[in-house]
Amino acid sequence: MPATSTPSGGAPRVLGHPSRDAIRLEDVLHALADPVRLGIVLVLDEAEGECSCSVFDAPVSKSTLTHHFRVLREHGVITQAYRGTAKMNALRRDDLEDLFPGLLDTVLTAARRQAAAGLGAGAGAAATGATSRS
Amino acid sequence: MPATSTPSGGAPRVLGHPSRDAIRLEDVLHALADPVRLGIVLVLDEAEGECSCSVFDAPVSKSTLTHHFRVLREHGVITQAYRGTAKMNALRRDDLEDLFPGLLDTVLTAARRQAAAGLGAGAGAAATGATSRS
DNA sequence: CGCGAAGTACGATAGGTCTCGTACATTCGT
DNA sequence: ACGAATGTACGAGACCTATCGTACTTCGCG
Repeated sequence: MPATSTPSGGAPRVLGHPSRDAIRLEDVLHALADPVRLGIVLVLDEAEGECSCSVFDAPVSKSTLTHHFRVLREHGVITQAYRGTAKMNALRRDDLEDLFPGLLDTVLTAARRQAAAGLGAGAGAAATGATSRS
Repeated sequence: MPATSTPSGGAPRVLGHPSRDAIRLEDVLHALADPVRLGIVLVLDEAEGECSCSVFDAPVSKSTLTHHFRVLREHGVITQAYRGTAKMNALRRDDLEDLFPGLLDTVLTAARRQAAAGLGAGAGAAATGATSRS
């Protein structure tokens, strides 16, 4: 895939990620405070690697999903890279762990625990997060 | 303090707090995602007990401060109780720890670390004091 | 009882976020 | 080259949030 030629007027194929130092705790918390995004991060965490944008169970449209991914990326929670028509996502575990030790893990654990507790009514599915909104 | 009597047209002297089961992770995260509130929680954590509403260095007006305290309370992060003209605030450490083990501690540690790393352009939440935790 | 202090309520305002649908761009396979 | 698949951009709309100022209530004190 030699880049035959950069399209003159195409959309930017380059994705901007914040540097490690630019990641703010408030932003990460904010990013994680949304049920949809929390679900995404949950899935990404279990995937432990790359993940396409469209394997999520979120009850939102594609546009909205794109929006959430962007928020996650711009707030330093995930990295994204193009791979053909798909876009691979991955958690920035190293950066996050270095900046806020244990944070991601703790939040994710709490999220799983809450999801499990909230499913007390018998449903057994659901590892994919995305709990319903308030 | 005897509850003299409910004034006919006065503000409710009773403060509603969510029950432990009603506390949602997303809400807590959201509450913590604001710099002002994070600063409040930081101070409250160091106070380890009660704390008046007006000992904060937040660069906001009193009304706004009240608003933030309410958000914190309604999202299950703190408890509030009247004591004369003052209102005492305290973290709901037990409930939070029971629901989301380690979360509060991790977030607070991360906040202190970030504050220490980015000193200079203070975002408002002063609260730079003893770094040692009990 | 009147005054000051602490905090709340309410209204207003500016800005953000979440959601969507539709139109468009880019890549892959045939 | 064409079509399908994946994802983006761009409005637009509804809702929520953060902020403020001012008026008000309640409490403690002299």
